[in-house]
Amino acid sequence: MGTAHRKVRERRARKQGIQVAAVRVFAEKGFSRATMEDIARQAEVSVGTIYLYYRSKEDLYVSLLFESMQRMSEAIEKIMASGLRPDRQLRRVWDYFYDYHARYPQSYRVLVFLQQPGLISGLAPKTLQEINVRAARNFSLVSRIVAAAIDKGLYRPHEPREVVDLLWSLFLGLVHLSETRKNLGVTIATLKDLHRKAFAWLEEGLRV
Amino acid sequence: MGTAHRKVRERRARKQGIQVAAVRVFAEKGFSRATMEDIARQAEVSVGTIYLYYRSKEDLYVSLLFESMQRMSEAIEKIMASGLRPDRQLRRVWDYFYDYHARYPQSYRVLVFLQQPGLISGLAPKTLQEINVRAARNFSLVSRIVAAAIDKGLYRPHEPREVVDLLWSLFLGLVHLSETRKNLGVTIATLKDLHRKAFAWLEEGLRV
Amino acid sequence: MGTAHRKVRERRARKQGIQVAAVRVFAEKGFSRATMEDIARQAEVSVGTIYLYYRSKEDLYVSLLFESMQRMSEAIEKIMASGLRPDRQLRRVWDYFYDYHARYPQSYRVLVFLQQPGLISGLAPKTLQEINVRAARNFSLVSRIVAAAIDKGLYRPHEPREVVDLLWSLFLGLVHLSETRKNLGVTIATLKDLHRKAFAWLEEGLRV
Amino acid sequence: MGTAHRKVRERRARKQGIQVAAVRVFAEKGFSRATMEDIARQAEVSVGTIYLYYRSKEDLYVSLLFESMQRMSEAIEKIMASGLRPDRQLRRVWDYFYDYHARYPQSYRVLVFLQQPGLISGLAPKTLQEINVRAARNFSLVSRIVAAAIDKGLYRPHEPREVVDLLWSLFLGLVHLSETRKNLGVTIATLKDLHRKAFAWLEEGLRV
DNA sequence: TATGAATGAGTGTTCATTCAT
DNA sequence: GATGAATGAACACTCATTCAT
Repeated sequence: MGTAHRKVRERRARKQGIQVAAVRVFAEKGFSRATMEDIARQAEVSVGTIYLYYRSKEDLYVSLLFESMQRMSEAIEKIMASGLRPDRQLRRVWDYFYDYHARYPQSYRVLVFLQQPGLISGLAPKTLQEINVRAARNFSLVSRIVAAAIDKGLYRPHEPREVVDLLWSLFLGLVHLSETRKNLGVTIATLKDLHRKAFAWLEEGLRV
Repeated sequence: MGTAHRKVRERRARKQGIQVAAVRVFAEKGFSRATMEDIARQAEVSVGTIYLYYRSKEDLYVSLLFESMQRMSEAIEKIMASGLRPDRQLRRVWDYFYDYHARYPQSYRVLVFLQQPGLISGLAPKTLQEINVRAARNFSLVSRIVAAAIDKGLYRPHEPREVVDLLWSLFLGLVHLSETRKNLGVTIATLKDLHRKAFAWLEEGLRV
Repeated sequence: MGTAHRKVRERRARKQGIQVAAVRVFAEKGFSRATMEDIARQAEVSVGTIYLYYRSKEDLYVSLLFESMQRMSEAIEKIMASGLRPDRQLRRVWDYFYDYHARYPQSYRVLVFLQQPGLISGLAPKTLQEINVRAARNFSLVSRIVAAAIDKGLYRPHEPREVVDLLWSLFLGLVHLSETRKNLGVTIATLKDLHRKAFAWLEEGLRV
Repeated sequence: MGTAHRKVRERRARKQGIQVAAVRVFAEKGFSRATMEDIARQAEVSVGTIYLYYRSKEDLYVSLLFESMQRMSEAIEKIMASGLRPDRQLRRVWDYFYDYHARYPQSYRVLVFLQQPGLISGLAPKTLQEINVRAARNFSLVSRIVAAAIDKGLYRPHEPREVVDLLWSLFLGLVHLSETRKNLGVTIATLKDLHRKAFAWLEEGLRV
C-alpha cells in the first residue's frame, strides 16, 4: 500500500529536481538559448525523462511560473495571518516581492516571458486558465490587505484593486529597469535602493 | 547633380522600409521567433538586401531601439521647448509615453529586449555604449523637467533622478501588466485607465 | 554485460559508416563543394547524426586524414618487421604508396587539403599538433629504413631525412600530375608507369 | 583610327589589372574564401566589371593559369635561346621553377586547383583545350632540352618525355610538401634547400 | 520507467551573378 | 562600357522531440 505513495513521492521529487535545474538554466541563458540538453544535464536526468513530465520546453517553462505563484500565495497568506496592522502587512508584501526576486531572479523572467507575443498561442488553454486563476488569486489576496487598511482608516479611500495593479506594476518596472541597467553595465541605482524609495513614495499617495 | 541625392534618398527609404517591416514582424513574433525571411517578405525585399543594410538580425533589432530612443528624445525636447509650466510638462511626457506605446506598441518590446540575459553579450561594445548614451540622455532630459518643477516650488524636494526612475519604471510595469493580461485574455483594466490613475497618484507623492 | 560492448561496437560502426561515406563524397566533390547533406545521404544517416560524432565539417575531414596516416604507419611498420633487406623495404614502401592511392584515391586528396591556405587557421591547435606528430612519425619510420640501407652499405651516404622528403615529394607530385591529366582528359602516361620508372631512377641516385 | 587600338589597349590593361588583383586575393584567401567583391575592391573596379571580362569566378581563376603558363613558355624559350649547354639549360629551367614559385606562389595553387575533382566539369571545353595545349607546349619545350642533352652525350639515354614528367612531378611535390609544412608551422627544411638538393640528386640519375 | 541516439525541419548568413541605370 | 544594389539559392549547424531498447 505504501508503494503507490512512494511512487507519487518519487515522481514529485523527480519533477522538483527538473524544475530546480530548469530555473537555473533558464536564468543563466534565457528561454531561447537554454536547451533541453542543458536542463537534463543540470538535473542529472536524460532528455527523454523530462518529456515524461512535461509536454514541451514551453510547458516546462510555464510550469515554473505556477510554482512561483504558489510560493507567492503562501507567502502572502502567511503575512495576512500574522495579525500585523494592514499597512505593515502591505509593507511586508512589498518586501517579499524584493526577497522573492533576490532569491529567484529567474522567476521574474518567466513573467516577462508571458508578455512575449505569439507564445501564448502555443500553450494549452488549460495552462492559460491555470495561470489566470493563480494570478487573480494573488492580486485578490493583496487587495484584501489594502481594503483592510482603508477600512481601518489607515489609507485614503482607493479602489483596492487599482492600488494593487500600481503596486505590482511599479515593482515589475523597477526590476526591469535595474536588470536592464545591470545588463548594460550601468550601476547608478541598485534595485534595493529603488525598491525602498518607491515604497516610501507610494505610501505618500496612500496615507491619510 | 540630383542623382547622388536620389541615391541617398532611395537608400534611406529602403532602410526605412526594412525597419518598418522589422518592427511589425518582431512585434508579432518576438525576437527569437521572427525570421529574417519573415522580415524580408514583409518588406518586399530579398533576404540578402537586409544584410546590405544591417550586419545581423541583432543589429537590425537594436537599430529599432535607437530609432525609438531618438523619437523619444525629440518628443521630450519639444515638450521642454513648449514654455509650459514644468509640472504640465511632466504630465505631457507621461502622456507621450502612452501615445508612444499606443502608436508603436512594437517599439516598447524592443526595450524589453535589452533585459534578456545573454543577449547583450552578443552586441558590439560600441553599440552598448551607444545605447547607454541615448538612454542616459532621455533620463537626463526628464530629470531637468522635474528639477525645474522642484525649483519653482511646484514639487516637494526630491532627487530628480530618482523621480524619473520611478516614473519610467511605473510606466514600464503598467505596460507589462496590461500586455500580459491582454495576452492571457484578461480584460479588467485598460492601459489607458491604469496610465491615467497612476499619474494622479504619482503626483500626490510629488506635489507640495 | 554485452550491452555496453554492443553500444561501443555500434558507435564505432556508425562512425566508420560516416567516414566511408565522407571519403567518397569528399573525393567526388572536394572539400568545399561537398555538403554535409551529401555525406548524410551517402551514409544513410541524418545530418544531425553526423554532428553527434564530429564537431564540424572540418573535423570530419581531418579525421579522415588521421585515419589514413594511421593506416600508413601500420603498413610501414609491417614492412619494417618483415625482415627484408632495407632497400627491398624501401621498394615495398614505395609500392605501398601506390597501392594506397589505388585503393583509397580519395584519401590522397585529404593530404592536399592541408596545403589549402587559410583553412588550417580554422583548426584547433591540438588538431594541428596531432597532425604534425603523426606526419613526423611516418617520415621518421621511412627514414629509419633509409638509414639502415646506408648502414648496410646498400645506399651511398645521404641524410636519410632528405631522402624521404624527396621520396614523398616525388610521389605526391606524380599523383598530382597524373590526376590533373586524368581530369583534363589527357592520357599519356599512367600513374603506374610513372611510379615504376620514378623508383628505378630514384635508386640510381641512391645505390652505391 | 587610333581609337580602336586605344580601346583594345585599355581593355587589355583593365583585364591585366583584374588579374593582378585576383592573383593577390586568391593567394591570400584561397579560391573558396576569396569573394568577387574582394577582387573587385583590390582591382579598384566594380564587381559588375569583372563579369564583363570573365564569365565566372572559376573562369577568372583558370585564366590566371593561362597567364602563368604563358610566362613559363617565354622563360623556357629564352633559356633555350641562350646558347648554353643543354644540361646547364635544364638547370636553369629547374631554377626558373623555383623563382616562378617564389614570385608567384599563387600560381602554383591554380595548378592544385585543377586537380580538384568535379571542378573541371564546370569549365568551358574551350578553356580545357587551351590549358592542354599550353601545358603540352611547356612539356614539349623542356623535353627538347633533355633530348639535346642526351644527343650530346651529356645524359644517359632516357625517354625525354618521362624525364620531364619526373622533373615536374618532383617540383610539384616539393612545393606541396614545403607549403604544407609551412601551414602546419613546421620549419625543418625550406623549399630552397629541398629544391637544390633534389636537382643534385636528379642529375645523378641522368648523367653518364 | 528511463535512456540517449537519431532525426530533420528550421535559421542566420554568405556570395556569385544579374541588370537597371 | 561601367556600376553596385539586389537577388535568392545554398549551406553549416542546432535542437526540440521521438522511440527502440
